[in-house]
Amino acid sequence: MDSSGRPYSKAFEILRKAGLRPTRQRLGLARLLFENGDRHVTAEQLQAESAAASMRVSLATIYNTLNQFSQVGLLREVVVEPGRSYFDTNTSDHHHFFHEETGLLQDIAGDAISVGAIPQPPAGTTVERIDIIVRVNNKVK
Amino acid sequence: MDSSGRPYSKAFEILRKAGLRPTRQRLGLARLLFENGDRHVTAEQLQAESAAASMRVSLATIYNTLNQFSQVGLLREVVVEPGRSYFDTNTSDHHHFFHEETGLLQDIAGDAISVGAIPQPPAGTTVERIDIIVRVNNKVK
DNA sequence: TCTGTTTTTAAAATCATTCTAAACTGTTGA
DNA sequence: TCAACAGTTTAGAATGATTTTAAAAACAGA
Repeated sequence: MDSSGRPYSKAFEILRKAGLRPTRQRLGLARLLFENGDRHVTAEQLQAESAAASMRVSLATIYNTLNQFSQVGLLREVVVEPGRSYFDTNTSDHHHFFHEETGLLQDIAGDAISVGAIPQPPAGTTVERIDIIVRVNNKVK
Repeated sequence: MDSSGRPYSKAFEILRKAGLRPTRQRLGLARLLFENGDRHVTAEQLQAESAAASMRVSLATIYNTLNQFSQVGLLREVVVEPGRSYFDTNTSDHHHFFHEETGLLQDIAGDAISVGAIPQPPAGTTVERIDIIVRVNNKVK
């Protein structure tokens, strides 16, 4: 971690490596996203956070940025509910618990679930990735 | 299979067992859904099909029916893309290939993927189900 | 058949997300 | 340093899937 005094240097580096212009709003959002460990955020949550940090960023830019970050591999979009997108700052191989009542998403380390035999993908296709979502709730069995 | 002449008897039975009133539109939709093997449909697709079969069913009823059927376990909702819901007539334990370019969803038999060690669910929660989505595309590796 | 409850419906409303076109900012080269 | 252009941000409108509304229609039991 190299945040040697200059608060935006880490975010700046991340953007530079990704080939994205270091604009004011991208730098600010990158800080929120990547300087607090692994996170799962929706666009609305990120907007609330940036407002709380008194950054002026439009919702359109939040969406643009989340999508761009996903495209360059800085984020991973996790689809658990119709009509709401989560973005995960952990892009390494791993899976999720999804708490249906609260909407909470939790990482499961890649090696904590072992997927055995993966069947042959349909002809002409390549496996892009495997998503495993373990849906949990508070019901008594 | 007991479709002894009376075309709606199977659909009627399904609704009766589920405790849902056998209305004209529920019977018609149940026929479309359950008398053609395993299927994955969206609300719009089902609407198009019912129109093609010259049934008069509003889109609101299609949505109501798909949700009710899911609640009573006749259908399983599969979430693969933000902003579009698929309903699967196969409610047994199984998983899916999802073809990102075409939106095509294909079943993977439950025993064709072996999930090894499932980690302990978070305290106070029970595993509701495990969804595995194998995302495939046409890209050359 | 009558009556009360459920269901269906068209239309409006909602919600997350994307688009638009104009204003603004970052970068490059003179 | 500054002009000039491409890339970015923005407010607001637009979109698209889904849900809600409130009223009309259909179903079930007596």
